[in-house]
Amino acid sequence: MHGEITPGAALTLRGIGGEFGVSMTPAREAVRRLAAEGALFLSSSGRVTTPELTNERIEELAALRALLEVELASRALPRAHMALIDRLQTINSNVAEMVSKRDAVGYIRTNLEFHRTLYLRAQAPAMLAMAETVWLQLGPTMRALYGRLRRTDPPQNHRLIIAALKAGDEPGLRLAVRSDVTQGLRLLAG
Amino acid sequence: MHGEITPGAALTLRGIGGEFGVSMTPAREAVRRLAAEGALFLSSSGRVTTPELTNERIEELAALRALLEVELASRALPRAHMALIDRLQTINSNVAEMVSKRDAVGYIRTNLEFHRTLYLRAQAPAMLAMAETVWLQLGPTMRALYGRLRRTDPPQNHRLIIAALKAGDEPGLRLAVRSDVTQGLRLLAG
DNA sequence: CGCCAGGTTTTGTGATCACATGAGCGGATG
DNA sequence: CATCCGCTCATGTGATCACAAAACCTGGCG
Repeated sequence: MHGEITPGAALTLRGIGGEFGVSMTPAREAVRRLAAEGALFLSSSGRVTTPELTNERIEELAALRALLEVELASRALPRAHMALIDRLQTINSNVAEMVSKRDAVGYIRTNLEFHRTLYLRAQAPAMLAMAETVWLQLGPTMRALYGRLRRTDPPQNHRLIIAALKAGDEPGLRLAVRSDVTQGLRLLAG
Repeated sequence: MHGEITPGAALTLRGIGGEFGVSMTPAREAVRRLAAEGALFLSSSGRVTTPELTNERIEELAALRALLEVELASRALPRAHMALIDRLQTINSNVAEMVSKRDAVGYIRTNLEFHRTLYLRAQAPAMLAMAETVWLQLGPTMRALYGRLRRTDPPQNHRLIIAALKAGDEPGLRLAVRSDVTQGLRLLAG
């Protein structure tokens, strides 16, 4: 999810097992679970790799993020009190720090933490789980994307999100979330 | 997914394996995969049951269906030619037959076939996969719902969907899909 | 009659093994 | 020098086993 593995990387059950000090059996179960969520790709012969997404697939997953996360943000809005907004601002400064350090994995991790913190307030666990499934599918690709990105400016859309939360501005919030979610991925697909 | 198993039913790995003539290992993998998708519930001790959904969870999953399936239908609309509409009408008559026979499992199966046939035209595999994950989570509960339902009238919303497809009426299609998806589940939650 | 404690049985977990399959590499040939 | 064939090794699959924990059933006690 955090982009620690590059797209198309090959994994082996014995390798995963060895890495975590267990046998093939638990490794297999974990791989099957992740494959069920689309986070790993199982070739017809059972070989395991991280997925290499086509542009169409990336656009589709971006549309899914927009659909799900706009709804989650919208549901979180009436429950977003000051304590939450403060936490979001703290996380956002961490995001900015990761951007300035050009730490791609750290950026993805803190960025997703920002979103998750907001969406947790939506009290919609199934919807949040689906959003996280999409993040999981995009993980390796996002890393490849932000790796080639030459940005050092802090995330502008996050500030728009926070402003909309403070103002209780639902249309503004929906727009800001949609922009934040789609903008980065449009670049790669383009 | 088709509601063949009632909510809260207990499953055992050895039982599943025996049922399909395999050992525990493949049964475990299948169970773990289904649990990852939320179709099965793993207790803290590893016991496997079908989930018993709370009303809040049912409403949330209904909202997810609405969100995803309205989008899928909308994307399918421009590609929906006459051959597809004919197929949908054929399937819909099967749905009506299942309703009149009070065959709950058959109704769920043909109803989902109706939706899947339409959504396949959207050319959005990831989105369709998510919708099917929701169906999977709702399977046992839908059976319990339609079992207590005393309906013998054919599905009205399906006819609205077909009419909107014929007319190329996107707002009407969105509304019809949303109604079709949410109406049944509102009953149970209410 | 209800409730609790004992033991027995069921059940999931993780490891290991034999086997089949496919990938990757090396060498031979045109 | 490129291409193709064959072999070897790595890899996933499914079965089986020993073990631990939890569930269930049974009998006894209040």
